[in-house]
Amino acid sequence: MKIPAKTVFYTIERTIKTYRKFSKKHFLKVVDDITVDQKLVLQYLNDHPELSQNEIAELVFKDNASLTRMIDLMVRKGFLKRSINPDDRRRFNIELTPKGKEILEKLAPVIITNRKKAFAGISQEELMQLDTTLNKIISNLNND
Amino acid sequence: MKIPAKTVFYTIERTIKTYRKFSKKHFLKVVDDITVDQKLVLQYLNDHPELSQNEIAELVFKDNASLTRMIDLMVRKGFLKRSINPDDRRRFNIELTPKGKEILEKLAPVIITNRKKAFAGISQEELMQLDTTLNKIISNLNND
DNA sequence: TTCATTTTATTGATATATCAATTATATTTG
DNA sequence: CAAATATAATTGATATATCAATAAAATGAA
Repeated sequence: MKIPAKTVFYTIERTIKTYRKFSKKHFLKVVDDITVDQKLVLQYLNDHPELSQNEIAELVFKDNASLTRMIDLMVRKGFLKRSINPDDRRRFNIELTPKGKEILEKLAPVIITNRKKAFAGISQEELMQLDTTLNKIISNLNND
Repeated sequence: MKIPAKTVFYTIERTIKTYRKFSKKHFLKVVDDITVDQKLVLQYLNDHPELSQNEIAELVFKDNASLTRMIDLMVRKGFLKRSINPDDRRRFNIELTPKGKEILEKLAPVIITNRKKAFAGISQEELMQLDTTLNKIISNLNND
């Protein structure tokens, strides 16, 4: 008999890795040279252009140093454009180039299909329950 | 109102990152210079000394190249000892040094405490349900 | 206003992730 | 058996993760 307490984190890890691999595969069918995390960064910047690098880093669970390098790369690849923010010269305005926007447009339907696939045969209630349990775990771990 | 299908993977990712940060913090209170993944590798090798690097890589969701470098490092740090396998000279026998075993012994109680903390207030049924839902997702993603 | 503190981003060092290419050894097949 | 194929591990190149140190600008308090 399985003892879930011993294996749940293993299963969680496996889920996220499987999903990342799956996403990557389907992303690459419509756009080449994009990673799952780069897509996330593009999406956040598109929806909230005022975000600082630090804020994006927090949203995608990375640190500032990683974000600096990711954004450098995305600028080099022509997805993003950095310009100085005259209101606060420590930070940058970062905006999507047309190429960056095009990538998001191409990926939008893929995201929807991916989610459908991932959650096939799982009810809304079951997803809610999943979300609830995971949030309990997060809050347990943070109260320490 | 929240739409879990849009955010579940975000929550899953957050759970695993939070748990890793939490584990790391508590690991470092009893052992210095260890990572969560290194501990996992030590554990697998301790429980199944016959495992090849490739097999371990699969168990910890990494690729062979990463494992090669991780094991190199763990040998340099004196946690592991590599020796040639005379039955198949392509692979190595990898065994824990006394130092490696000591690390596992020191971490064992921490693991138990960590799990207790993580799952406080969550019933066995709820954990089972979590496990079930995640496995449905994994299987959905793999049938593609 | 000036100095100390905080914030934002960068850089350096080291480890890890990923993919492709390579080496050495084993296994299979004609 | 010899040649082709497969397997285990390594290496190289590039990207990312993490921590510590730093630089530049903004903010706060005396």
